[in-house]
This record gives sequence, structure tokens and C-alpha cells, in this order.
Amino acid sequence: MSTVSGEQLRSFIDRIERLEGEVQEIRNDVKEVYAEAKGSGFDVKVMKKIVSLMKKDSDEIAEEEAILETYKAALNM
Amino acid sequence: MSTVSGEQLRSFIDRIERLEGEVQEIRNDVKEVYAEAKGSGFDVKVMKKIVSLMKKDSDEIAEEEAILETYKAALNM
Amino acid sequence: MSTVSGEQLRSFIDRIERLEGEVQEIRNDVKEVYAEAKGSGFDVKVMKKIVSLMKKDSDEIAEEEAILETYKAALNM
Amino acid sequence: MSTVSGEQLRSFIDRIERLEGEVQEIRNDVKEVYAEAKGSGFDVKVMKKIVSLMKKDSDEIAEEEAILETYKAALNM
DNA sequence: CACTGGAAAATGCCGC
DNA sequence: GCGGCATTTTCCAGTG
Repeated sequence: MSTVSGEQLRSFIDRIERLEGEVQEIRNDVKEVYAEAKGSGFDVKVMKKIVSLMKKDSDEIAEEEAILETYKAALNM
Repeated sequence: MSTVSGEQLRSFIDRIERLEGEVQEIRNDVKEVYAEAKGSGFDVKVMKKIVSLMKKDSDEIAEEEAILETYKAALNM
Repeated sequence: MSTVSGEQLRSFIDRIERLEGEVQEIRNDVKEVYAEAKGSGFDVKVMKKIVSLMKKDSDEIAEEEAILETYKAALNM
Repeated sequence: MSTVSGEQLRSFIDRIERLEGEVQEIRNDVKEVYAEAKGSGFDVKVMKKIVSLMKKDSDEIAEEEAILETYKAALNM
């Protein structure tokens, strides 16, 4: 019986766990930046909104907004 | 009228976006590892289960310690 | 030794679990309504947005919007 | 131009809001139970731990079955 | 291309 | 009142 595939599997798993650990570290960094910004008087919630807006295409934003307006109109809002 | 320091705000936003870019890169790396493993004949779904179980195990150690702390605190220890 | 407090504790826990079970049922009902709406051609994501907007005070919405605009202006967006 | 049936939409939204109102009531009830328990000398934090552990136990049964299914599927059973 | 499951973000709650 | 934590909700990639 061979354990080669077991070793190989372990190697893949290790690589993945290492990478996910790195992701966690960076996430903590992001939190720290937000905390620092908050300490400087910025509104974190709004900052997050800005960041998410910057990710989206402007066409996409307009499209979503249009649907929302349609629904609001249907509800007389 | 209230103003905000555009320069400072931009700096915070830039740092966040840079960090999030790094996260994206690492997530691509993770995907590549899974793809490579799949190419070696491993079942990706099972691998993901294993990774999540290993994560859950370490979470549970932390959780057990947290429970212990809670009980100790409740008993004024 | 008395088990009175144990019984009392159990009673509290039971009441809580019962209430939380009811919450789960209602949440399932909500999901079903969304599913039905989707089946009628409505956009669930937008509906959720509407529901969340209706929860908020209009002053609150205006306030957040104003801050967002200020930040966007500071970033020349 | 695309329109939506305002009446139908309103009906769905109303149903959802009604259900969410019920959820809020029950959550208030839960808070009251915790408050009452606290008034009887119980430690709320510990109680919440107990409730969450009991929930986790039942979740784990489902989880174990899911894992088993995954493995069985991977083995083409 | 809709559905499901899992990751990420947002919200609410608690103690300090 | 704020920060940390847990829960809830939202988002997104993978799958059929």
C-alpha cells in the first residue's frame, strides 16, 4: 500500500491552510485601518459604503437604482 | 457646513483597497491549489470539507476555553 | 441539597428555546413569502432593500445620504 | 417602460412586515425571560452559552450526516 | 442560469 | 457610549 497520495493530499491542505491564514491576517489589518480612521473622526459605515461603491461598475449601480425606483413608485413611496 | 479631509480619507481608502486586493490574490491562489489538486485526482468537495472541519476543530478548542472562562467568571474565580 | 434552582433554570431555558423555535418558524414563513414573490416575477433583492428602507426613519436615511455625498465630494467621485 | 403590479407587491411587503413584527415581539419576550432569570440570580451569559451549546449539538447531528453524505458521494455509493 | 453552500459584511447586544 | 462578540443577513462562486 502506498501513502504517496496521502502525503500529496496533506501538502495541498497545508498550502490552503497557510493561504487562508494569510487572508485572516490581512482582514485584521483592514479592521485596524477602519479603527484608525474612526479614531480620526471618520464614519466607518459610510467608508464601507464608499469602498463597496468603488467595486461596482457605474452601469450596475444605475441599473439597481432604477429597479429600486420602479418598486418604490409602485408602492407610492 | 462640515468638511472632511479628502486627502486623509483617500489615504485610508487606498490602504483598504490595497489590502483587499491582496486578499483577492490569495483567494485566487487558493483556487489554483484546488484546481491543481483536482488535476491530481482529488475530490475538491471532500477537500473543502476537510479544511472546514479542521477549522472547526480549532474553533472548538477556542470555544471550550471560552466556555470555561465564562463558567469561571460566573463563579468569581 | 436543593434542586429548586436547577428546575427553575430548566424552566427558563425551556421558555427561551420554545420562543426561539417560534422565531425559526416565522423566518421560514418569511422565506416562503419571498419565494412566492420571486415566483411572481419580483426581484427579491430589491424587495429586501425596500423592507429595510421602510424600517429606517426618513431623517436617518437623509442623514446617511448627506454624509455619503460629503465623502464622495472629498474624494472627487 | 417596465411596470410592476403595485398591489401585488404591496401585499407581499405587508405580509413580510407583519411576520417580521411578530419576530420582534418574540425577541422581546426572549429578552424579558433573560431579564427575569437575571432577577432570579442566574447568570445571563452562562445561560446564553447553554442555549447556544444545545443548538450547536442539534446542528452537529445534521452536520455529521452531511459529512457522511459527502464521503458516500465521493465514493459513488 | 437558477440553486445551494460557504464566505463576508452588517447588525444588535452585552459588559465595561 | 464604545468596543468586542455573537447572530443575522447579504453576497458570491461553484454546480447541475
